Amino acid sequence: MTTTGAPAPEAAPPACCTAPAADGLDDDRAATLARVFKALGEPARVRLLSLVAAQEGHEACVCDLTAPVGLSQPTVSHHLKVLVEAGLLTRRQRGRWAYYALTPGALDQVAEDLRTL
Amino acid sequence: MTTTGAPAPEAAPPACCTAPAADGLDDDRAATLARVFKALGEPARVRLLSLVAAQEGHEACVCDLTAPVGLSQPTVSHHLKVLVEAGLLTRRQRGRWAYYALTPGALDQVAEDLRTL
DNA sequence: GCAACACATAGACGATCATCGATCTGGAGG
DNA sequence: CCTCCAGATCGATGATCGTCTATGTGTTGC
Repeated sequence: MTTTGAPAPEAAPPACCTAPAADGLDDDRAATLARVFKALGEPARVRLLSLVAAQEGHEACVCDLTAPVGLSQPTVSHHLKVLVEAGLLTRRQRGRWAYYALTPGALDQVAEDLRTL
Repeated sequence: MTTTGAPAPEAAPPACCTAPAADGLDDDRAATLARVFKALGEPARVRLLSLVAAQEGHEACVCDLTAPVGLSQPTVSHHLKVLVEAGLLTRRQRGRWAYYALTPGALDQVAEDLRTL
């Protein structure tokens, strides 16, 4: 129970009824999860992930991703990079073409982390 | 397959190998999900949720939430509001004390949405 | 009714983010 | 080797966000 203003030297004000808090996640774990959710916190990136997920083998060529999200090519490239950095997609170059695939288990892991917060 | 530069009046360049894209999520759905993910995209809010989740009955008094995240009281209040607006927490006033609880099923629903992107 | 407490809101400020056009880099075809 | 294509990066710009202090609002105890 925290108090504000000048601290009372006498008895503390009445406490609320809640039992003492358990710890919850530590800072590192919270930061890790938040980083992934931040990557997902933008509609364009959610759409990109769902487009990749909808493809056969959960893999798509970049050229199939740009038009559906209606953004410029550099913007799509930027968003795809954010998703790779968050560990949600992997990137593979085949000749001229770049392919992005769901990182196996990544979304399931995040889902599990959420359910066991 | 999109081309850049001057459009070729002749045959289109060779296509990539990917099958035609399935639709993925529509814009509205992606925006809705992104809104919830954005609420989770900040370590302080993830910690707050986990602190609430760790409490008996998945409910906590605000006064038990401020100290562990190490932010000022108004900042914590702001973050709690964001989580309520995202539908992840509910708020109940009891006299002077405000209690926040996990919205039943909310985290499971988000987890399910993630797994079925 | 007043003072104290718990918490919400307002507004400012610095940091971060999404978007674009311009440009660069690497691969492929001729 | 040159040209074209696919996609990445850079830098600028406007928008959004996290944080704070100051302050407001509602509740409670005296």
